[in-house]
Amino acid sequence: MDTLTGLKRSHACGELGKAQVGQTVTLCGWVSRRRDHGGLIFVDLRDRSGMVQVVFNSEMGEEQFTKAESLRNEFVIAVVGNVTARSAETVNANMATGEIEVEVTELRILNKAKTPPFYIQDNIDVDETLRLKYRYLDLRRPEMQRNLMLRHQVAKGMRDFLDRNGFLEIETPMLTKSTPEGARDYLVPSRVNPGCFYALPQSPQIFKQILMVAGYEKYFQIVRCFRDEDLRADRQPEFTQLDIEMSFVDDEYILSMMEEMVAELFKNALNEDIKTPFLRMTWDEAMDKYGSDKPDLRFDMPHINISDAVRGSNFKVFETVLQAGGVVKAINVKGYSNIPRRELDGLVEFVNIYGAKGLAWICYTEDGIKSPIAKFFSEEILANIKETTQAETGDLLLIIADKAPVVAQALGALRLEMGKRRNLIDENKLSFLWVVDFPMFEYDEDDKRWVAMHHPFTAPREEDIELLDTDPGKVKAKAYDMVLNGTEIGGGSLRIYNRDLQEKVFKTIGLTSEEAHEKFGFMLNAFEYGTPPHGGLAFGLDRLIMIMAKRSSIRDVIAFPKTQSATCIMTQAPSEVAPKQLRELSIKTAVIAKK
RNA sequence: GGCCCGGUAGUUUAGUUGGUUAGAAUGCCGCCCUGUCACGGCGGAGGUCGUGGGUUCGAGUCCCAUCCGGGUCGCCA
Repeated sequence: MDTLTGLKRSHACGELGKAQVGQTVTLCGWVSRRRDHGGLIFVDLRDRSGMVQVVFNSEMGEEQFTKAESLRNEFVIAVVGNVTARSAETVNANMATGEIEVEVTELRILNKAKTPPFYIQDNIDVDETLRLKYRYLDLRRPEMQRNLMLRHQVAKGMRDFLDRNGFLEIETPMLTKSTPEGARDYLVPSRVNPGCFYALPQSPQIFKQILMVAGYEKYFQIVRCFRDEDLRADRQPEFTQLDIEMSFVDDEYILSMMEEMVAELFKNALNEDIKTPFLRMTWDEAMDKYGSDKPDLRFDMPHINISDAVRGSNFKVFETVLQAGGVVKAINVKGYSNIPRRELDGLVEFVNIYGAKGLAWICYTEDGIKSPIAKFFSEEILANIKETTQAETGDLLLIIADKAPVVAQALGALRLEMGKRRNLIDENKLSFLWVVDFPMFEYDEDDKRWVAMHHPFTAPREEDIELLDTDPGKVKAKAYDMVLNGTEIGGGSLRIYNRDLQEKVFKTIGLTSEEAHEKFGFMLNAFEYGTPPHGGLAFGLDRLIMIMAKRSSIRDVIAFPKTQSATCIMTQAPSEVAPKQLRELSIKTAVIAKK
């Protein structure tokens, strides 16, 4: 094995080009591929900047060439050589550095490598478990390196933008207080306080508001947050958030500044021109037209309320729903009246998952209407449906009748599904949207109480404050979500900065005065010492990068993610700990993990 | 917690009604090769079919349980 002693890396592999022809260079990297032609060996040498072909010729001397023959994939080497232009017929147009190659005069093998379990290249087709077990190899792949470099670039862009606009990056505690509302906390036992636990933060929400009380005016932090809930493709137990809070601003100021920041990030990282201001939609409209508080507007296919059109028919299902105060809504899948019957059956099962009990359909074919429910409708009702939905020959109507929230959820999911199946989603489109005027509360049927939809520090609209006592469901909040391509990438609100109003909201969500003081007393106290009007928001960095990198899982933009069961395959975390550790933490009853 | 999909050489996989020695590609190893770039040619090694149990003369295949991974509903203020 050789050492690097006496050698100094002069260039990165990917930066070589015609400009360096004639120069002697020293390169370091990994053997990506070797092509041994007997007296001539080609090696694709890779570092994080890219790849370049280096050539070993038997004329270089027996000792050196024998060494070159021993090279295998992923060996770590250093080479000294001359950059030469390739002849026209040997140029590789598929390679960024394909116009040149490096004729090696000296090879040093810095380290050998076992044969990796999968190729270190893009577009591999291997089980993700294997990728996670050998994450250091997976992360060596160019596409993963691009993702993490993009992530760095975006995070730096955020810092640059916010710094330029007068924001201060301030850290908040990782070991903090468990709070009742919201997601499950990750708990950390306190050794010096037996029986007591810290919680890892779900977000720095309260601390950033306290920083506003403390007079820092503009704060941000790129910060890890923790939620002990089940995982998804876009949900990890620990995730990164760009957390922002500012004082003496209204919501218009916040929204336009954030648009400016996001547009700058996309311009700098992807050279995408984002049009501002973003489209805005109230929560009511989003739910009514798309059945979602984060509608994907890359395609339309809105929900159409046909309740009035079908009222008074002989179809019992619709009539029962309408009499119970429900709604009948449809989506028009243009040009798909020839949908196979089997697919329709599948769609019924699909909407069942989202709580809809059934799915009706009308096909407008060349031979007239085909629908199992048409027989229940008069000519007039059929005409009403057609007019309301603007259905034309060739169209397919998919109809769900139920309570409004069920219709929204099921038909909203169905809209997305049909958008995908009918290929209506332009993957290159970037569809930004603000959803505004969220309801302040939603009713929790299980707990029989109102819960904050955003969080309980969100300010209600002034005109709705009196409804807090009488009709909490009608109170709208000064809250806003930024939506990109159907994914919520950020959300925030103006906050309550008045102690009495804050207590009132706590009361509405069923916190007694005592509980509120036990949990948030420090905050209520702080609010009495001169709290500025303030507000802010938080961006999900992982999700944002996922979309920018055109990936479908945030695991691809996180260096060391966890599996769906919240474990790390590489380190085997979480793991059992020694009884001594538990004793020190005063944890007496340890659950014996099943083998 | 529910539903759905998957687990067969290092890797990606085929495997029919349950029937001879589980097949392929790629990778790996050896030999040959001076213009390849998914180099090529010849040869070779490589399999607890996720795990445990059951049915059967016989199980990769059927049944039960279980583990692991993924998607999703619930959950995620």
